[in-house]
Amino acid sequence: MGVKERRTREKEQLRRQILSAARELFVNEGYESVSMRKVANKIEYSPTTIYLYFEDKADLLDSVCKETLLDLLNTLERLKEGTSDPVKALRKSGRAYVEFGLKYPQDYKLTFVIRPQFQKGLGLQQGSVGERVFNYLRAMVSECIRQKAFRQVDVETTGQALWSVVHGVTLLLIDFSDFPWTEKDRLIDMVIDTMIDGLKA
Amino acid sequence: MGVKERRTREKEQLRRQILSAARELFVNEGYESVSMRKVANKIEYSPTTIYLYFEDKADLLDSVCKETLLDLLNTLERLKEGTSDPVKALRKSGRAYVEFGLKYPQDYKLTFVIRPQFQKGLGLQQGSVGERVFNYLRAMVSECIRQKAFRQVDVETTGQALWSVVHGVTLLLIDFSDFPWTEKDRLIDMVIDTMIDGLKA
DNA sequence: TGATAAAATTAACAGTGTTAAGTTAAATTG
DNA sequence: CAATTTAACTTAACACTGTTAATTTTATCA
Repeated sequence: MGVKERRTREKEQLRRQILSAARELFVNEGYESVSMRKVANKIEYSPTTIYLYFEDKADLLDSVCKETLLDLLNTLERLKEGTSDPVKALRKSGRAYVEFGLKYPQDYKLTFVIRPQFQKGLGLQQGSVGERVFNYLRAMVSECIRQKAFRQVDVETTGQALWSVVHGVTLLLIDFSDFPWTEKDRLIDMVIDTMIDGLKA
Repeated sequence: MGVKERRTREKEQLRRQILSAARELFVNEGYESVSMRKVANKIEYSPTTIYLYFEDKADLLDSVCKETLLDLLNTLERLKEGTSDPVKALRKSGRAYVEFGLKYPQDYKLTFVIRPQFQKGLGLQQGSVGERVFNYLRAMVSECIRQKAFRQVDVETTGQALWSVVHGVTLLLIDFSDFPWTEKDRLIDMVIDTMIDGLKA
């Protein structure tokens, strides 16, 4: 029964081809400017073939974004090892989050701005990658409180607040690239450090 | 010479009609889903007439957003009167900013997310409404420092950091409306208050 | 009234996401 | 090996899109 396995492998391969073509186009030309025909051309298949692998254009975007989230999660979790001070770890994670967004600005926007626009109702379903990212953040906050580095704040609200601020600075830096920002790193540090300062015991 | 004046008045009127039709459609159906033909239908003119009043679709969006910014500026400046404590004033303004965004979520997104995507190079040009909004914020921060309520932070960076956090929480609440947020006001207050706490002398 | 200028329209182009029907290629069965 | 079933893929079509150029209608002035 090796035939079926090869077929599934081949299907999987084409799926990935479509995905990577779509990501490249989405990132370089913007979701709205990319047509199914463009994606199809890039992989040298007919446009309708894509519909055998993905429900529609939004589903294609969805799959691209899930990959991005996984990438982000890996980036963050790799930091975990090697930092024992929970406050320092939180600070580092915050920076890493923003830097991830600035390193792949279009992927970040696709995932955190465009996707929710086209894919309503993705409110952190159980087991989703998004949930795992937020769990990671929550755990860090918890640890800061447990070790009494932070005062007795609500973990949930604090986590959400921290997400808000890193999301905000990331998006502004991406979207208003012509704004006369002060030195980028200075701004990012200020946002993160000021929040952390405000949370300290 | 009353004829020409009437004509300009009439042109102005049609321009406003187009603008308000466009805003309504943009807000209800999203920028990308609105076609020039839909706007034209709404005002009962042919699609191409719009091009006599606006350069293209992006210009139409641009004009809608400028109105929104003016509206935001008015909302904020109305707060100025009636609060002498600069820290309280800043807190109130922050809240007002977020509330404005949540009250007109689609208008906010058009202005602060969609517009920069289609209208590159709007980095706070001299005299723009955007500049006036940011000047307002800068002045408040300045006052907090002058009265020694804040420590000696850099005004520019601090202003930008504050903008980042209110922008972030506003957008997250809009875009991820299905996320299991803690009580909305609690989150907004936490973001703003924590930042302000972190800035205090 | 007739010329002039302004405003609005029609028709067209090359493109869009998506569906239904049709075709080709591969695997399975008798 | 040949016939049949199944999977993979393509073609053609629908009702749209933003925008331009050419044209017609409408209003103003001499």
